[in-house]
Amino acid sequence: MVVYAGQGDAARSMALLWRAAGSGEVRTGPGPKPGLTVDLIVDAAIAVADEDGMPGLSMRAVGERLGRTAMALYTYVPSKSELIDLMHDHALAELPGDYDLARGWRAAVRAWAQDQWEFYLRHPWVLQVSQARPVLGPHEYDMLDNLLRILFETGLESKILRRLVGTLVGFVRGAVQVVAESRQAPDETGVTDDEWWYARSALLKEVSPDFAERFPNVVKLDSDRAFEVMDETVPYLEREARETFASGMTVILDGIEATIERSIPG
Amino acid sequence: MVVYAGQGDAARSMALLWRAAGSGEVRTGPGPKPGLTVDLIVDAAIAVADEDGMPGLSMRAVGERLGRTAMALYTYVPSKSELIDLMHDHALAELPGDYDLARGWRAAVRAWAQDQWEFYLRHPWVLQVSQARPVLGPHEYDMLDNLLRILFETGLESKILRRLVGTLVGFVRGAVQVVAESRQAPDETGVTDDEWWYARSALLKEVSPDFAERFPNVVKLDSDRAFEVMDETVPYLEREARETFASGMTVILDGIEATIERSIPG
DNA sequence: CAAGTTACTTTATGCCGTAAGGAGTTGCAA
DNA sequence: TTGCAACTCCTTACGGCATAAAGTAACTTG
Repeated sequence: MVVYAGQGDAARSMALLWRAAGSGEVRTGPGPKPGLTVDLIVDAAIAVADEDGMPGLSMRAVGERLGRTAMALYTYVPSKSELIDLMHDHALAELPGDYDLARGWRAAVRAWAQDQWEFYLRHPWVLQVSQARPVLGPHEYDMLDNLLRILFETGLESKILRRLVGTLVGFVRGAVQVVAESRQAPDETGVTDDEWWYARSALLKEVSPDFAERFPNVVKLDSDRAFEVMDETVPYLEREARETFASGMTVILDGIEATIERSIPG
Repeated sequence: MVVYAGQGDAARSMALLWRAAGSGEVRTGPGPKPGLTVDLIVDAAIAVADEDGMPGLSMRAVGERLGRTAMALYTYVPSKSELIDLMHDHALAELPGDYDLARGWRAAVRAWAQDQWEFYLRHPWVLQVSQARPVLGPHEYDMLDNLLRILFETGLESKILRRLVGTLVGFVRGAVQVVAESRQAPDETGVTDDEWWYARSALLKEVSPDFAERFPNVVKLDSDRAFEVMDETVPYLEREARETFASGMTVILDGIEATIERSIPG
């Protein structure tokens, strides 16, 4: 299920997102000294999500990691939904921003995509945060600004660039999702990829004896694979996805080049 | 959160997926006549998911729609997870398969992508079913076989085709996800897109006075938009996503063409 | 030192998937 | 015809979830 951003009080949410990290958290009034900070909670929540995935991210789990109950967090954060916004933007801060344009936009876009790929594998739960309602945090804008700086080098007009951003982000997310999910799956289901594929493919023959006649093109594709050299150090699915990503990037970059040539003829 | 397929008994799961629909459901032994069928339950579950999205899909809700309790469903279906597998494959049966190759693979891929787009918008919850562990149902293979039939027309070798399938599926899913989520968001959060954007963009100025200096490329992109003609009959975000999809497809098709020319020089 | 403010806890509500066990219905063998 | 086994469907219960409401204790200020 997709998690939606910022359902709560928009003002409070934006204030939390854009607060200068670490500052403005000094308190003076009466009452007991706060034992936690928003940053502490966000860090703990990210640690929980990195380890146990989005399904493991409960207010109880985050509280427990900090030696508190779930309810204690509500002093600092309006709701779980807002906490996820903060986690998302905080994680995005990891992404580098200094892409070298000296070797052209093609190399820079490749580097950007590679960094995205690695980022999503470090924090797979980010893929579960909906893109329809962007968090609008500072680091999300950083990422967008960095990509745009590269893309303006193509000389294409803004209207086209805006779509290109969507295409690139969508493609990277789609490609990495397969790997992220296949890594998460064993933990969350208790079945390894190997066990799963073995059980399924054996059953497939039993349950569908006319497979070859019914799906001739699938069979044609599969039969060619038998002759490929198998490197089993990296699981098949993951290697396949990695290659899909690499060649998909080439396809897209070639497509962008074609767009440029079309828009600036000669 | 992503839902994983087939955690339960693989044999039972595959048997349910590949059972000839409507047949083999006649019972003879002792015991009361079954009041439901697997098909009835799957249809009801799809109806619930179409209306209320994945978060609204509970065993209680599906049972209620059929005038039963949640537990009654467990007579027919091993678990919610298996039910989702069945829903997924059953929904995929809607997709057409007779793509005309007379006008070339380019037009056929475009038609395929368009059908996928519409399918996902009819059943947005399908986007929440993990791709890492395919359901391996008959209609999933139908879809794959149909796409492969088109792609074999390119004359590219199997290894490349397999990656192309991943690229295309990933791209379509990524692109449509934005629209699907933006349509679901108002129902699930109680806030319309307009309200949401208005509140956020107003706050953005307040909370980040140095926006223009900090994100020059974002501002450059946005300023060009002011001169575009606004057609407000279709919400901005959705129209933008639609255009991103269309131009992304062109980019990918051009990229495939470049791959073909490179592999068959001259 | 009392009052007010705040951090944090306990308790409770209403969701969820599903395990366990019981009630009622039916077909078949004795 | 009777009794049993098989079967559908129900009620109840458990442990999980987010979070509302209310209570407790720590602290500053008057």
